Amino acid sequence: MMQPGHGMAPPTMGQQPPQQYQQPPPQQPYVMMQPQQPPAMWAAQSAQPPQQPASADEVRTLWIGDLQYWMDENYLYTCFGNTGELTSVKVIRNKQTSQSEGYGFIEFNTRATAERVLQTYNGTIMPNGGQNYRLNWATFSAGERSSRQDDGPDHTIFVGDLAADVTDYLLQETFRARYNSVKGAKVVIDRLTGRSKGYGFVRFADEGEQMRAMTEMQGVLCSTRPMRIGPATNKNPAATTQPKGCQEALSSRSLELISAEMVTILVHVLA
DNA sequence: CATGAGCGG
Repeated sequence: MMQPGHGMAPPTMGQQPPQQYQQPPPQQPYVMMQPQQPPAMWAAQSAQPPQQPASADEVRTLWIGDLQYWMDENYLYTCFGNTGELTSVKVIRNKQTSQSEGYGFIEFNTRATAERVLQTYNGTIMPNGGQNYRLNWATFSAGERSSRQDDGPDHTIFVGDLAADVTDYLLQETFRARYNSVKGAKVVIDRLTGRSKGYGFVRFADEGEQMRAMTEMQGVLCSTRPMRIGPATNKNPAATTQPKGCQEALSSRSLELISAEMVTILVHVLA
């Protein structure tokens, strides 16, 4: 539902937002923005809904992330109200502190409008924010998050020392120029400031290209700075085979410190 | 220097 008036005063931290959104947006302040570049989404999974949920006939809600703390429902209404088909906006907040969790949902009259907004806004700059919109189809709370991975496992590298102006798109294209299996790139954004944290991730479909890039791209310029490449800690363990059963579990790293006594107990239990 | 935001009602 639309709930104006929940706007929080921005926290007292160095950077104040240039404006608060306590008033409904003016009549026609914003024009539909044309993308300056192809959508700078993480992954190519932006344009498609994850999967048609069994029950719903059409998904008309978008998930929006990378919100700064002061970006409330009124702000979202200001951003998307000009479509004339915005039916609800919501910012998810912490129940105790009421502080924004940095994401929300925007729902439209029709799926077509939602799709148009996704295609048109994604990767373009947010008003007053400085960072790009990060939009995707909303999923249902049941949340089978893992089935989102389209085609096989990801091979991801960490990229540090990024200049402040490096975007998802630039990072992606810097690698795509040399490696055609690049699936996407993501620059990590600081929620407090909306600015780059100076590091990010690049995903490859091909493991060989990932490994080549680890050495070949070391020190290569992206924007104005040489990149530092490192291995990415695996956030997606589903891509690799997981240990199953007792034998593998006992040899896995988490159980290496198991004591002799515990092994004895285990043996008794299993006997 | 540094290892991602992560789906409500």
